[in-house]
Amino acid sequence: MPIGPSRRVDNKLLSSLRRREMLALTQRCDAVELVFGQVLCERGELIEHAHFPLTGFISLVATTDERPPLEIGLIGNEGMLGATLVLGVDVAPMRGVVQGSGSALRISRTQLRRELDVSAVLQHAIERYLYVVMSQLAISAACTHFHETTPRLARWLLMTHDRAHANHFHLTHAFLADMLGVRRSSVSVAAAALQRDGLIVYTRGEITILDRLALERAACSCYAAENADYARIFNSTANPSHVASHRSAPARDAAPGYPSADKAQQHEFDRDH
Amino acid sequence: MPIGPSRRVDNKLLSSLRRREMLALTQRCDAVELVFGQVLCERGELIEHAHFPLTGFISLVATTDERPPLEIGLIGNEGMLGATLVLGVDVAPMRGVVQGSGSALRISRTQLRRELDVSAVLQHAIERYLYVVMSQLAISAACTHFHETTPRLARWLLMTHDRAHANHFHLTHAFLADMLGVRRSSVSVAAAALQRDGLIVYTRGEITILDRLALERAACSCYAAENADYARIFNSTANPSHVASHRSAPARDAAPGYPSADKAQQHEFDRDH
DNA sequence: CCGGGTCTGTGCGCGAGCGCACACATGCGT
DNA sequence: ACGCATGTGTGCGCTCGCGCACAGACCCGG
Repeated sequence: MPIGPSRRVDNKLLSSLRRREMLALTQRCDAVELVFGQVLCERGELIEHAHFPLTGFISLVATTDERPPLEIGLIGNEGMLGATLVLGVDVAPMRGVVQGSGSALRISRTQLRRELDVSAVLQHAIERYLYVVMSQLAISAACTHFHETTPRLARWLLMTHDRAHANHFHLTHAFLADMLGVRRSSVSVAAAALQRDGLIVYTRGEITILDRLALERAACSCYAAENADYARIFNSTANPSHVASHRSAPARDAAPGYPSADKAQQHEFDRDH
Repeated sequence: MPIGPSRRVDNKLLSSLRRREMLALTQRCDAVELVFGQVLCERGELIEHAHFPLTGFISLVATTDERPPLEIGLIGNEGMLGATLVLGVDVAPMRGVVQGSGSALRISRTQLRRELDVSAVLQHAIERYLYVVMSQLAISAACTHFHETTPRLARWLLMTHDRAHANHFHLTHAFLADMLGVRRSSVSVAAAALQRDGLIVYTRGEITILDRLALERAACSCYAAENADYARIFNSTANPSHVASHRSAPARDAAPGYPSADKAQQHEFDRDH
């Protein structure tokens, strides 16, 4: 069932469009409920629908061998699943699985393609988002390899926090372990440390963020880097409120990996504890 | 100096174009020599030129903190550096550094943009290649995290072999260590094992591939997966000759990610029992 | 109220890789 | 020829995370 134009659309990618394009697109969308664990697209298989999350959010996971999948990207209402369709390839490059239940708008591949054909604005918006996803992948690859479990966990919680629009969400240690590519008990230890220090509390899968700033300090630099990327491309702030105000200065130091100046602008991120 | 149309162009991305597009493009290219270690683009900085390798090849590396950069993609004459320009973003998402000296064609950002504007064929070719790069990134992320040094080294040598067009090339253990994100002596050990088993020989940075098939067996499945991706998109074989046509055994790793036809949109996710 | 499923804490032995350091080999230049 | 830079082999102590296993805690339903 197509949604009416009156419905409030809270997907940033969509709302960055001009009114005309946005309406044209959303009128071809269905409102759907994403449920935790649902696989929306599978690596190597046809993408049936593109999804624009509203309150739900989606993990991009890499599947290797028989290991549990490793998360390498996270999509909330700042983006979309299926952006690769803009490249003219109909097959998904990796699995997309619902990580937080909630609402989303979805549009069929063919309908989206039609809209892309008539709207260069839409096309460009999606292209830019795709660029951000690529940057995410690159960062995640290095992060996953080099950084330790606790900072990665902190980063992951922050990313989720940004997309859950609530400082309380449901996820078990076992699930986190899969996402981070570590065993469950490693997550238990890391999470216990964060809880001990008062950054979070949790019980049986219900996690609450207590001290977001401290969590940012506990996270590896990749969290800030990723947000800087997003902000650099969409020259507004990356995420709701709390996120790094990080106006991308001369681009050079907005970029991570340049320890130079900037980044001091906000609260200092003295990574390394 | 623009090259004449007579010169043989051995970049597969270019030669997949129709004659007209190819000539239009190559006539705007300079022939340049890539020298080992040269940084062609830097994360967060403007992309001045796109490069189409001929005999040289280029690493995509992710730079984090102060660690040596980690390789997450490799570009030879099957592709190009700067494909992200097709997304309308002028800034590089990661560093591109010459990994094997040799020739390349390069074109300025503005000239390429002009060609993209007039040629949908060109645009689509680059878009498809960009898709392949994304898949590579996803695979590399998981590979880097899960797989051990020796199989990763084997994979890396194969990838280099494919792009070097010679079974002999120059690289030191220290360099390999950076690419793989491990310490130098770990590479020494892994390489010694491969040499002991007669797969390769090396002395002071000169590595020769002796038994390519055995090397493919020693490599992790990611090598085959990556080639399958490339082949799936450009529906020909991924690489020169040797490329794994065997290795297909349980089909599962030949075409990674083609499990069930219609996963339906809600697979249960029986993570941990 | 009890029992079974689920979630988390904890312990133990083990292995891969780290960081460092040093020895040896080979190539190169003056 | 020598000395020095570069490349490779090897060893030692250590940390992180693995794989496994089990115990306690909590939830829910019969």
